Amino acid sequence: MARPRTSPRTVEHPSVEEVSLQQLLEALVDPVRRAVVSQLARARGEMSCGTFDVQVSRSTLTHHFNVLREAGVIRQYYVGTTKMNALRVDEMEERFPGLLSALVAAGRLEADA
Amino acid sequence: MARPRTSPRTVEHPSVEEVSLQQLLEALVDPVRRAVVSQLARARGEMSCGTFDVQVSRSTLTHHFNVLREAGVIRQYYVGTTKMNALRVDEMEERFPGLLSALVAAGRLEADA
DNA sequence: GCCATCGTACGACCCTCGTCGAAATAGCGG
DNA sequence: CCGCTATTTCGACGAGGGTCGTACGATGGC
Repeated sequence: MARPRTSPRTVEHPSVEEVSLQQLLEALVDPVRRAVVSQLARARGEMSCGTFDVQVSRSTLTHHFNVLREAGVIRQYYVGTTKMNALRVDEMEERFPGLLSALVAAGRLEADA
Repeated sequence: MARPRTSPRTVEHPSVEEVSLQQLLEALVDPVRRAVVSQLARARGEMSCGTFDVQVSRSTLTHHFNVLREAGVIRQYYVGTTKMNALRVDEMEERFPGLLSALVAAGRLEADA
C-alpha cells in the first residue's frame, strides 16, 4: 500500500489548559452543540461530520464543530474527505473535573424524562 | 374584596423540576451571573443584593438576579427594603446531580490559577 | 409626614451569534 | 482527467440579550 492516507489537511486544537470555563460554557449553551456532544458521548468513539442527527444546514454544522473544537470539547481529523470527531473526555475531565460528565448526564436525564 | 396584603413582597420561584438544562446553562454562561453564584457559594448563606462585587449598574444586576431566580439557581426574599439571595444548592443537586458543584469548582479552579 | 435607601420597570441601544445559501476547496474512484 | 461527495468559506440577515439611564415603588428611620 504505502499509500499515505496521512492528510495534508490538519486541524488545530487548543491544549485543554488554554480553554477557559467561559469558552466551554459558551460552547455548550447551544442546544445543537449539546446534541452533537450527546451523540458523541453515546457513540463512545468518533463520528464523521455527516452522520449527526441535527436540524441545521451543513455550513451551520461546520460552524458548530469549530466552536466545539476551539473550546477543547472535541478532537477532529480528516480521513479522506470526511472529518471525524471525538470527545476529549479524559482531557476535559482533567481540566474541569466532573463538569462534562455532569452535563452529559443532565442532558440524558432530560431526554429520558 | 379581600386584598392580598401589600406588606410582604413575595417572589415567585420555579420548582426545580420545571427548570430545563437549557435555562440553567443560559443563566450560568454569563460571567456576571457566575460571579454572583461564586460569591454566594463562598458565602455559604444569603447575601443582600447590594453586597455583591460586580461591575454592572443596579438595573442590570436586577436583571441578572431575575435570570438566576427563573433558572432555579437562587432563592430570593425581602427583608425590609433589602432583598436576600441564597443558592438553591440542594435542590439543584437533586435536579442535575453534580452539575452546579462542578461548575462552582471549575470557577474556583480558574480563579486560583 | 418626609426623605434616604434599596430595588424594579421600561425603553433604548448595540453587538454578538446562529442561521442560511451559494460558491469554493479537497480527496476519491474511475 | 472528470466528475462526485464531503466539507468549508464568505457574506448577509435577524433575533436575542446584556447594558444603561431614568423614572417609579416600597420600606424603615427620623
